[in-house]
Amino acid sequence: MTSSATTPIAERPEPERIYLFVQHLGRRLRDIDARAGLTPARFSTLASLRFHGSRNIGDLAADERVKAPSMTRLVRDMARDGLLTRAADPADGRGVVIALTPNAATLFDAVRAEKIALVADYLGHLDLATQAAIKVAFAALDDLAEPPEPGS
Amino acid sequence: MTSSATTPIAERPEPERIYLFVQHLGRRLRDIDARAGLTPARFSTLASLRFHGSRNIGDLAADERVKAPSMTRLVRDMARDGLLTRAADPADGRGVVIALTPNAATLFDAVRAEKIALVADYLGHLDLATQAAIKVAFAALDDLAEPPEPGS
DNA sequence: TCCAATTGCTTAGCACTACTAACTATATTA
DNA sequence: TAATATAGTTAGTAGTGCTAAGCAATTGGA
Repeated sequence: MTSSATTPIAERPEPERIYLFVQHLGRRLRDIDARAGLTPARFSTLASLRFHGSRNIGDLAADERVKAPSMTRLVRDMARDGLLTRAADPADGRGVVIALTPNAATLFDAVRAEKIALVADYLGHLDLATQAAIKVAFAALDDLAEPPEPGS
Repeated sequence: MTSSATTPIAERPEPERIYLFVQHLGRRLRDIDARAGLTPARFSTLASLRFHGSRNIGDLAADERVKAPSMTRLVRDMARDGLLTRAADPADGRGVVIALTPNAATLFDAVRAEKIALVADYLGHLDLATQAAIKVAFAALDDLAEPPEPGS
């Protein structure tokens, strides 16, 4: 058994604190999705469409790091639930163009705002020196979270 | 469409940068689980056992924020795959005591070390002032990631 | 002491999301 | 135009979450 069994987070080495922070805050953010009735896959797909515009199945699947069949089904179910529309691609008879519905765009914006607010409210309670440190820290850490952001 | 459609992460407001950081690094950490043949649920369950010792189904389920039936099945399948053992609870005829196998403990430690190394390698390349800022930042941010850590 | 309620767990069945393999249909190109 | 590549779908499997329903062991009040 490692020393972590009882060591408070605050006393653990920095890399572990960061990795635990990511796990824990990630869970809280997913809870926000869930309360809005969105699964992580659906929220992420909405984000991709919201920020990158209408796309076809293949592009969405690549964005979401998922295979085409998974995206076909996800899109089919989200279309059934009124979150997006499917249309034939006028430029390629094999293709499909996926687009957000207005309702989905509104829902996505609200959920995204709630996530940002969770973090913003917390930051607002910190003293200015700490806020400055956070700004410096994340300017450096963005690179660590590299994946060419599929969206959201 | 918001301005985020094309805004680089570095220019977005701090709360959003943090939330995106969590999403992106979270994905990279889950990829490490996957390469080791561990699903997120399995890794997290191994972590709970590794740090908190042997437990019964109910405790594990509570730790993992999952219902008992889900944990029953997860434990059954992990036992089938040699990651843990089930034994009757001598103190309560209804109960079951779950324990890690040595192989699972070794596997878990390796995966956890790889995750920490991902972050540590990166931090090592930063200048000291930035490292100091990160230390201050995460001392404050730990509270934001509140959930009483089920493990890992 | 004994019966009712509670607790721990399991089984059964549904939903969702991921995968691979195999297929159709369209487009491209040699 | 025949061969190949691409876009998407369908079918089947696996993993993980849920609720509902039920069994067996434990606990606790009359």
